[in-house]
Amino acid sequence: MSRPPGKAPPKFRRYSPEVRAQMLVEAGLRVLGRGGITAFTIDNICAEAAASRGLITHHFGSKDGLLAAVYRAAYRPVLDSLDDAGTGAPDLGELIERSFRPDNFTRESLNIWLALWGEIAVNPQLLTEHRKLYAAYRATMEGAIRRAAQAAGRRVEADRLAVTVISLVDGLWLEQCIDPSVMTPAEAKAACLALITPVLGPLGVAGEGNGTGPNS
Amino acid sequence: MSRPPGKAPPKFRRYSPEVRAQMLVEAGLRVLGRGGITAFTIDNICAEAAASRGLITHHFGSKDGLLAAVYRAAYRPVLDSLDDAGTGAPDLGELIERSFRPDNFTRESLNIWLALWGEIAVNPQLLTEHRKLYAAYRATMEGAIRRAAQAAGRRVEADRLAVTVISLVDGLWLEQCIDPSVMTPAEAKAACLALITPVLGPLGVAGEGNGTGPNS
DNA sequence: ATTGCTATTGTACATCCGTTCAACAGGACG
DNA sequence: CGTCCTGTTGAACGGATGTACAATAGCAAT
Repeated sequence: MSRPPGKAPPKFRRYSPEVRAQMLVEAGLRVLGRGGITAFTIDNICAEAAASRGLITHHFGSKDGLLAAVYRAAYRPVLDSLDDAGTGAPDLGELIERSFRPDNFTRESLNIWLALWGEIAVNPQLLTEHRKLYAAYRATMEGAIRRAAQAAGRRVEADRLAVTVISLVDGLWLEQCIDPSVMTPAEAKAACLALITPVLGPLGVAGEGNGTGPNS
Repeated sequence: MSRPPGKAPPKFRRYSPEVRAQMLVEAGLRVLGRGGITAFTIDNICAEAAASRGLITHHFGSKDGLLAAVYRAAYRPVLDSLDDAGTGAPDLGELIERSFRPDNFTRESLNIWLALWGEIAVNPQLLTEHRKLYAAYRATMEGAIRRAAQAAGRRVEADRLAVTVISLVDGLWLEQCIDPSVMTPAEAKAACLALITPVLGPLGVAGEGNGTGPNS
């Protein structure tokens, strides 16, 4: 018996646990990006992943288990951007360049991080994960700042300055994601550099003369 | 019949609509601060306000109506801090001083703002409100920066710098609220000033070294 | 006191939530 | 062809959620 032409519903698809887990994590990420933590429900996620309702419990134990996995998945790209595979630690200009890539400046990523930060307050395990990422971010930034200061022949408190620069980058990201009409990612980067260069001297950033005019 | 001594439940309390509305808004604020948007439910809010389940619908039409009111209530203190009653516009040092007051640096206020920012994505009306506040904030900051630059005899792009300084302040606030172990509010203020002074010159900020002012 | 107005209450209801679980389907191996 | 094994399904359940609504209780005016 041939299948009716209009409908071809493959009701049963079998994947390896790793593949299926990743499918669910990515679906969770999309759902979170679209509607925030309120939309992060079993029904929404499973519909997004084209899976049945029982699968999240089966693969992650509970919805919170999936959320923890989503958390780690959201962190990975950030961690990956912190070190170049093989070529060593990125310098400050490169670090800032990456931070202001337009793909990060989306409403989706804002929704994801608002939800995850909100969960930190409830789930202490996530706070631990957050600290791991933050420590890595801070150490990388501190090293980059130290090298930049040395190259410019300046003395700075690299450890404190690292925290400040991270806050500045995140703050610019936050404001721009909440209301994109405030500025473009390129303007945000220029604004960031405008505050850093008086302290560290000019950085060799590609496309630096974007908003500030050709010469002084 | 005299009331039993152990229990005195006044089941029926009557308030004017304005008073009751404010009670519900404040209860909503507390609930939001305690558990984020997930805890913002009819049952939680009414229990917190010691009111019955029907009251939110009666006074605000729906739960979203209450959330909009909560939104406005959360904005008011920020707006109030932007101008001194009678004495004119605050200067830059005063503005920064207020931004880093420890009462703002709490998990509760973080939860509130994470929830509200998340709602902006869904409710366009809230985006309009947000822009009103941001415009006021930005204008005040721009004026303060322009006066500070003039006093220091420096030339700056006050409009762009205002956006940057706001982002820096908010970024420091965000990082510190997510994980208070990163720094204290006083350190956050110092870090903020460390990035601003190279551009604008030293600001006459009261309590720059954590002195609360002379005795009297 | 009586009446009218309205803030308030608590139940009812339809929907949605997360989790459990028995049954099922597709390979792998003999 | 038969038999495990395991990923998958979808119904079922108890509980929570937002709203509607009829009944109730205080308060002011008469």
